[in-house]
Amino acid sequence: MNTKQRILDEALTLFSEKGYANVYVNDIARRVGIKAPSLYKHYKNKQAIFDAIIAEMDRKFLEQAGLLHIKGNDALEDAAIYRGLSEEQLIGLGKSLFLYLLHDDYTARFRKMLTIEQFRDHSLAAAYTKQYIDDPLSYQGMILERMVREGVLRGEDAEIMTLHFFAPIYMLLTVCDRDPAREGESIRILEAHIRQFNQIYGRKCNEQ
Amino acid sequence: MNTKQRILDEALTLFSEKGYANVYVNDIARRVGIKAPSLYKHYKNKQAIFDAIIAEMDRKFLEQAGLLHIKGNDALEDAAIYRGLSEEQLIGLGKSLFLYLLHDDYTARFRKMLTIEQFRDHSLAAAYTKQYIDDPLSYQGMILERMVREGVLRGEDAEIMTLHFFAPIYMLLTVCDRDPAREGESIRILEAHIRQFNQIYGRKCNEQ
DNA sequence: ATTATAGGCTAATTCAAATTAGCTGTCAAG
DNA sequence: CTTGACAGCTAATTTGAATTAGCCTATAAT
Repeated sequence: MNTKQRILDEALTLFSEKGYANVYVNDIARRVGIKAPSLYKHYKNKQAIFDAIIAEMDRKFLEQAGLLHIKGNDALEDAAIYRGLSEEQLIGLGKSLFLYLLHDDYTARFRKMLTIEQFRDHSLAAAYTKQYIDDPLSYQGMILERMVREGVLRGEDAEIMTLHFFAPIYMLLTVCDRDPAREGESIRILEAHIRQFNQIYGRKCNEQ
Repeated sequence: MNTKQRILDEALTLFSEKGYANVYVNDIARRVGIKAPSLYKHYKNKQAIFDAIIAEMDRKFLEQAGLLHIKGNDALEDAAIYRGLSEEQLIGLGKSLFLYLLHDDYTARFRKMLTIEQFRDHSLAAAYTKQYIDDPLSYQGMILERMVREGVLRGEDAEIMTLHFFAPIYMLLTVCDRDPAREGESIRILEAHIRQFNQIYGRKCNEQ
């Protein structure tokens, strides 16, 4: 990774821990292993570093949305997958979504940074809601809706069903962001949540 | 309200909009209607203002928890209330919780400030989780559990049921904090959520 | 009446963080 | 081999926010 990119990387780490205003160009430079004035060979000023991070985020989000969309569509082609989904697989689906959001390096740092900065700029707030609420809801919704159509789930209202599936995952995520020590507990709750979700919405109760 | 108190009040408003580091003592003073140096007649320094807000928050939270506990216990005395709860009343319960958290002046500003500052100090993170996740879960849990015992709800696992009730409320709350324009939509979703919650967990389907 | 205190002000002062100036070495292109 | 641009450095400079100094007035207590 070249210096220009490393600056973004280290800056993102710092911004996600302390917020833009509490990070000094000095801190960023030190972590990159250069002196503060050298940063200005790569970016016009501190704000430009932040802006570059946002631009990169936008790009990655788009890319990822595209990927999900394609994967989603691909997946939708194969109805058998859905009919065959067991409770354990549903748990796997929720858990992997949760662990991905929690541990993926970029995702986690972006989310924390946006959490801190969201109220200072409406476009950041919008990005947060889109990326961590609306898009996951619509992606999960696509999958669950298909499971309804395949008779795996019985969905009175698929949109609300998706909310019931996703909101607990989201909430546990914010808890773990604040306190990583609660990850174990959260995963146990997550499993219990999905098991009960399956009981409630599952057409056939295929236990043990 | 005296000056000392007004300082806390205006500072909280500003901190909840921009975060501690982006608020200048000047801004606070201007809103109070005095000059910055006069602030120092009331507080040792800027940090002391923040600390006083936190201390006040702790006090109010305790007070409120006490209240809820008492109210909860009082309510628990009267089982008839729970047996008589209709779907509309359950919606009322969720909606009033939601609207209280969203609009109560102190609650909303504290929450936003903690949202911004949570990663800078572990005790703030802990306060957030306690106040906006754990306590509401345990309070709502108390009520829902009672409704299970009174035969209004059938609870496979009351704790997870409470999560299913509360997590969507929490998630919608964060959406509205970011974008107040989504309040109307959120309330509609909230109602649909509780209606479906009642369908799922309600023992008798008392529709029309 | 006197005095102490509380709470305000203006005018410094301090200090730290961002940024700029200007020098240097490296290395690739001509 | 020499030139220019790239990327680093140290040493200023600038800026702006927090805080302190020191003065003033009102008012409440003695």
